[in-house]
Amino acid sequence: MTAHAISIYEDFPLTCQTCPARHDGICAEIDDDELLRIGRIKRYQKWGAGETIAIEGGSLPFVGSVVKGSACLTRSLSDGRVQMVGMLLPSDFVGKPGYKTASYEITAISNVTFCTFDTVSFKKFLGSSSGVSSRLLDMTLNDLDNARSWMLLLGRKTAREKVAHFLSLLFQRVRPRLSPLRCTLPLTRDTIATYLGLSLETVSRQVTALRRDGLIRLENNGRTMLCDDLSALRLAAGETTLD
Amino acid sequence: MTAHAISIYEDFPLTCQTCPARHDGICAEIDDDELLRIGRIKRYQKWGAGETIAIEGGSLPFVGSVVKGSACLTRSLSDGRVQMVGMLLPSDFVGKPGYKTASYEITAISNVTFCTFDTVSFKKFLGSSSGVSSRLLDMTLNDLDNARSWMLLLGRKTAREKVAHFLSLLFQRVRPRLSPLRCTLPLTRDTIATYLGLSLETVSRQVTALRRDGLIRLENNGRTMLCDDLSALRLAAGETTLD
DNA sequence: CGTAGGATTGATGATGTTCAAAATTGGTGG
DNA sequence: CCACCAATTTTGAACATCATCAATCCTACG
Repeated sequence: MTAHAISIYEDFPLTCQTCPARHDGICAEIDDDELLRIGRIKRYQKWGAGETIAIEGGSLPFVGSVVKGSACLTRSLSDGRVQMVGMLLPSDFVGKPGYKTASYEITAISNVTFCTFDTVSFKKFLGSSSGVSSRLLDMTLNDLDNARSWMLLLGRKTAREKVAHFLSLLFQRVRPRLSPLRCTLPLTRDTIATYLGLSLETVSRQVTALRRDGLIRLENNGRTMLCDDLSALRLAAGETTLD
Repeated sequence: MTAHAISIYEDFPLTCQTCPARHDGICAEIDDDELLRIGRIKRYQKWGAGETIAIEGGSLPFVGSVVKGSACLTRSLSDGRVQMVGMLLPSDFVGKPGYKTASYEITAISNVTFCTFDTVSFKKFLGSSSGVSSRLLDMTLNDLDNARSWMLLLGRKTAREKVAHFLSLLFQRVRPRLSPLRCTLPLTRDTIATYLGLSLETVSRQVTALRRDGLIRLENNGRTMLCDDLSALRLAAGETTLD
């Protein structure tokens, strides 16, 4: 969101063999031979925190996976209202093979590295690799399920439930170490609000309310969250199924 | 939503050659040879209006496309709040190849016919048909884009904008004949409300307001809508891009 | 020590929900 | 043909929730 972002911030050795997404992303199901083939058409690209990677309806000449860092997807109305519609974490894929236009704005949250492919070459590659295409379909269907779960949150949950839901997702990503679960937010209140379809003040108030009710504790000026009882938090989020 | 639905309501001759979804759905990109192959594993299944096809987290042993009629996808909270998360129209696909569990409730809106495949056999078939799998990926990515557009609507649009958006989508599906555009709703106010994340009373009030403002006209006890100026309606919906 | 960015808190008002009642329509049977 | 019934829609009034505007607090950092 801030200006003065940088395009190249760091160099580190990165190959398909050392890729953090090797066993989670689109390459999860393929063997070393195929990895070699896809490796020949990849190209790493980096963006600095806050930089805009693509704008809604603008050019997006590549598809690719996040290797390191995170980014967010947003859609907006002409008067400035913004809704986050997705978050990209390591191994997540973005873009439409064969198309060169972005459906939403893509912004780097932190410094981020993508493993990218020319959108047309990648579509061609898909035709020759049932491993990658079946995995990509699977991942996309999961994204669709997640988007639809978020629709339930946006359309029907209360502010309190929304914030509790967001936090419980956060804690579930932390390795389930001994409690308390501890998590330092990479996002500001404003970004969380954009994600949850709320105002930043409402997010702040609900965080305070959850703290008052003993469901979470805060540290570090409200940027680090602690949770002693995740199931209680999930209950406050209106969650029923254990996914 | 009503009881007393029927499972078999009508028989009509249906083959891949006469299939209404032949050139829109997952078979759009394949030739007659491949059509023959996929035709061997298909099985038509029918449900009556209002019938439940699958429940959230329940068994869904098939994947498939709508051939005729329509169905809706919903997710709900334990206290009864419901959010529609998608609508299935002819040529739309549902289900996850290789998996047998539904992520949401699937309900027939009207009498509906699906062209179904055993979820495991279909996954196998995908591996042997790059035409179907590339088309299915494309369709799923479009579904994902649509779901994310709907997230913007649910999270940020006002009730008036939501209803105007819904109606303009409706009118855009009608063949752009001479105005006025005319459309008879297959949905009740209650269903529309479930779709838009509103109460049915608010939907009714906003429809009235749009009529009062001359953006639409009503017939047939509010179940048939007329529109003289689609672009005005789209403006009221907060739409900017022409998609 | 001062400043800037982010977070919190307070007061007020707009928007949409809820509960309740009345109006409209299509279908059914006398 | 008409009266009645059920389902749906519309309308009204009171209320709850969340957004907005504004001020203040906190912390990291120069």
